[in-house]
Amino acid sequence: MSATTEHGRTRRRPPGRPRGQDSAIVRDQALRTAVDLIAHQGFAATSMAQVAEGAGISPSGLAHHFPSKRDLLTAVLAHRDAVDSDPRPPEGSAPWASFDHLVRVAGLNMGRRQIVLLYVTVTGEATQADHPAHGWMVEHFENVMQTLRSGLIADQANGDVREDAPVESIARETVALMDGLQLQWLIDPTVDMAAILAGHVDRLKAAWGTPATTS
Amino acid sequence: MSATTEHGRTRRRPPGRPRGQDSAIVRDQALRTAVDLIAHQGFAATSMAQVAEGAGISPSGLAHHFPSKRDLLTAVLAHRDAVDSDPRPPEGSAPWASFDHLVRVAGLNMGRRQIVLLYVTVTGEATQADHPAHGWMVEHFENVMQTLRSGLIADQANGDVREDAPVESIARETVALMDGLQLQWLIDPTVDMAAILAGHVDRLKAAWGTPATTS
DNA sequence: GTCTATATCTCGATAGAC
DNA sequence: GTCTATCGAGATATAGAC
Repeated sequence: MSATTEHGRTRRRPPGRPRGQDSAIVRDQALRTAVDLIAHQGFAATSMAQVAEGAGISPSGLAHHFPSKRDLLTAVLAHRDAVDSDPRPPEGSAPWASFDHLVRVAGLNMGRRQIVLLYVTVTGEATQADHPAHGWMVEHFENVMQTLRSGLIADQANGDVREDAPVESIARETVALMDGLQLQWLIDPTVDMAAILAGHVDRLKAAWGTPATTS
Repeated sequence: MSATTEHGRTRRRPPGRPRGQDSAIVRDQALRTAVDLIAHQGFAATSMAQVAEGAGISPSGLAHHFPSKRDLLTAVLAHRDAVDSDPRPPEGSAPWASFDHLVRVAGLNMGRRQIVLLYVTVTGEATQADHPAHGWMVEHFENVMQTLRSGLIADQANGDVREDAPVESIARETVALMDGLQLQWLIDPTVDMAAILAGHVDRLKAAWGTPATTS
């Protein structure tokens, strides 16, 4: 209220925006820096000052784009999900499609250490309910589990997977295997995540696939 | 040298130690507090002041027992290893003994959330080479892997496991599965780690056990 | 929209009294 | 062996200049 500005504000919107970088670029650079630092040090050990320095701006400049550290984490996780959402297998495709897809993702991940590092680091500290990334973590697992579950159930409906296959356990252990492999791969890059996961999926097919469609 | 105390030091070793708590008790209490806090918050997010407060002493009192934060972490990890070293399976026992043992440990772990929490939290942040617990983590995986490897090789020598079984991959994926299951169990206690791991081991036996000894 | 400056707090570690 | 006192560094966050 009381917008009685005495002299009519001569400087109103400089036309053309000379070389402003538009703030979207600066924000993106800060985000990339945050991804890198949180991946390597974890969320708790990463400071806003470090991110600001890495992005080439001041802590206050960073605070303009991300008012709190938690806001920054939220953006980082959203970024990860966007990158990680690989070409999804088409609906109603071959049997075990969602499992084969996971093997493919494991192979991709062996070429992008930072994404794996970020995932392992954040999930390791977000198991507690009061961690700022806990909600994201729960949702992430629910999404992955649902994908595998529904894939298996569809395969059962098509007669490609035995009806007595323990859908929940199979999905659960496959997700667990992939997570554990990432942990080991980080400290020993010679671990072939894709090959080991592929072997596991092959064994699943042999155990629960119907004889007609087992390759 | 030069033990020329002027007046013969009347107070020399009070007999009986009235109620000193002997420092070992205080140290142990601080250690337990540290285990709990690091398990829940991670090492980076846990402060010496928090540990001191939880143990009922001042930060300086804590510093007497653990001069640096890293010393505290070392003691915490040693404590975990001591607790986690469960009844080892006797040498030269039944086939797949080391794998069955792992299933048993998984069942035990479902009754001690704190140990699992500590393990997952620390391994999550110790993947980087410069983390104070990185050396411990590498050694831990090497120990577990070696146990499973040597168990499988002994089984092969006894004719209980097929000669063409991929020892390294089998050991690797079993460890990975157990680690991943702990992560999921922490955010969803209904996950039956022991049952899923047992199903995995059964499938391993069916795939790589020799026909004669496959149950 | 980014800056300088500051407020308020907590960190790990050390020195010295008792 | 535990305390009080204090150090220097670095944390998040806010206020206001330009």
